[in-house]
Amino acid sequence: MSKPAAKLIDVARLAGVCNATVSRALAREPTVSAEMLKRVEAAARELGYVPHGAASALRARRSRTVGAVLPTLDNMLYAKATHALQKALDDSGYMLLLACHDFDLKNEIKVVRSLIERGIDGLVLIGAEHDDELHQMLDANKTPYLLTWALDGTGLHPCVGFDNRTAAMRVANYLLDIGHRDFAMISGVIAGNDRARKRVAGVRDALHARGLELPSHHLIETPFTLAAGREAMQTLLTSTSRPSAVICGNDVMAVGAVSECLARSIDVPGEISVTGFDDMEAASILSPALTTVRVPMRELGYAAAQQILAHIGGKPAARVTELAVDLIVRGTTAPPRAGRR
Amino acid sequence: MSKPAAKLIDVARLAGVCNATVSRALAREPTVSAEMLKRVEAAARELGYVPHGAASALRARRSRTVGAVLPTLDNMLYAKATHALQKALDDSGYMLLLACHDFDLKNEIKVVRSLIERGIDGLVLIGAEHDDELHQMLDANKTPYLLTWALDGTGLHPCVGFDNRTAAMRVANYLLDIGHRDFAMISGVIAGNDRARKRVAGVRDALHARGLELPSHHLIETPFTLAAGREAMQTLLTSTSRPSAVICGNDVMAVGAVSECLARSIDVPGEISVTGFDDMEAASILSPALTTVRVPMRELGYAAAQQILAHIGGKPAARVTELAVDLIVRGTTAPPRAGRR
DNA sequence: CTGAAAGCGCTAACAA
DNA sequence: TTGTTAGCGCTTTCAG
Repeated sequence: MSKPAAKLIDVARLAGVCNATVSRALAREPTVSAEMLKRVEAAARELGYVPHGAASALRARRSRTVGAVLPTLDNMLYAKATHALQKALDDSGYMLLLACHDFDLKNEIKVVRSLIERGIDGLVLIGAEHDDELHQMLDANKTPYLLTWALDGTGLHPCVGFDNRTAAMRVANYLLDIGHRDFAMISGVIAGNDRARKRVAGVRDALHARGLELPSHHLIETPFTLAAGREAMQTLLTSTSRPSAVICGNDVMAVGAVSECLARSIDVPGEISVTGFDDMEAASILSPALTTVRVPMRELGYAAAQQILAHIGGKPAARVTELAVDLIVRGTTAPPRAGRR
Repeated sequence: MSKPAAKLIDVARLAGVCNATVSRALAREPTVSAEMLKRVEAAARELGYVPHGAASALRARRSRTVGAVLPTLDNMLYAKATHALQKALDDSGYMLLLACHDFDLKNEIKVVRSLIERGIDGLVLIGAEHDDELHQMLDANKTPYLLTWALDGTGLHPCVGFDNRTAAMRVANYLLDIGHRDFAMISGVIAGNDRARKRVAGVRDALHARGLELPSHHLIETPFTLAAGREAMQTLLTSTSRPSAVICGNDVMAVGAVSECLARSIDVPGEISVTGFDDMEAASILSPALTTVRVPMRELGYAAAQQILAHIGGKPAARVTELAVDLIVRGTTAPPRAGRR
């Protein structure tokens, strides 16, 4: 019961052929005859043979593994997109080697080094902003990679994502159009997060275009969590000049912000309008339902898988895939109260 | 600019030593002199050397990679526990190879095969119920593994988790103690999910102990999603005999269930009490805050990492780690209305 | 403390 | 269509 795991050569012996034939058969190469294939498969099954990936990777220079580096898994949006990525990779026989950098771009370098060391065939990164050293390392190791959740401004790297700035402008313009003039924004931490920064920039630009400003005390930068969103709203509500519209950097924060209003019996959207970003499941189900920007996370994960696999396979592939985002107007926004503009 | 990535032998040549010395130095073996170590590290840095994991794994029979199989990443609880697992592994120089079986235990076998093939040193599984073939495969390949989120009833396998049945009994007993007699349960899909099944069993047992039953039309089995929780509550509310207390299989469903009540202006907990399970962040922040069972997901992930690493290292380790769970009474539960018992 | 040398299990030329 | 054979890059005895 304690014999070592079967190797390819054991399968070959049992099938009465040479190792190369087994290798070819198991790789389903068309040069192997049908009868041979059956014999080899029977032998492999009988021995419970599981290929030794490391040996295969060493020789074939291919691991059928793709790496992904996220800021964190502890966030529904990334978890969901990662799930889609994982499924799409799985469908193509690839596995996902996962790492998190915890919103620290220097840490990302170390993490990517570990990933390269483990022998990934390709890498999926989040956001367009990364340390130069990271790009150098990836280039030196000729590891194909893909930026996601944003569009690469430099045009140097393949990417699949959407325009965070334009999306944020859409939100701001909608609120402006229904009459809001007093804005606040609850943003995630901007350092090392180009998506967050672009969203703030989009809001600022939209306001400027109408001759308005986002006062600095109305821009709160805080972690991307429910609790932080709730606290930020508390700060805004207790400040002297209360805004009529609060744009949140993502849905998690927006749900926190809305719950703070509800707990204080402040009517949303009657007294204050709140918007989110991403359109997670809860956004449409909680009451009031959240006005937000729908980001196609599933499509993003799926497109990322297709694109990185195309690069790995040396197949032609779009360098830039821009996904459409939509403003979803639901129950947390309304025109400001008469006399409040 | 297109030279191949540096190998160990290149580092050796640059440092003027042999490959074995570099290998030892980089592995920080104590037999290497300090001066030698410095020289080797300088050479490695200069060349931007990244070890070739596949070669190392092939020779050393160790990949410094741990696999994990989840039902899905598309669920805050698993995502959070996985995050903790990933961080703890990272601290010990291990990476996480991730896969999902999508609540299909037959699929789990395939997925684990891929994981073994990729060369994992150990495996973390969710739940205590798995296909026999899975165990056989793992044993044949001598891959250490660990069951999590539940306790292994057979005592055959190492596990770190908690007693789902007892936890569910606690919830039911609390509701019984404050006077409820008309119960309903919104459970996740039970097939292939021992955690869900044990939670239902716990509720049933607690009711039986007081001479009560869970009527079959008051047990709704549905996916573990917000939307499903909401729909299930809708079904319960429109049925002829409305329960006074609804026990949900997890917090996500409970939040959905509560939001359905709120949308119908049914007071929670005044008209109906609702409980969750897991204590995710939103449970304490939304209004009304959810009465639930706190499951220590961080500790679970962390303990899982420690325990699987101990097994891998052949170190002594607890075979069974039982974590404590707590009933957290918050705003969604109250005694039933007078005359309703 | 350091060097020499033998593979780990597999794939892909090249031969037959 | 199948067999023979030479490594992939690293670790680890075994010598020195």
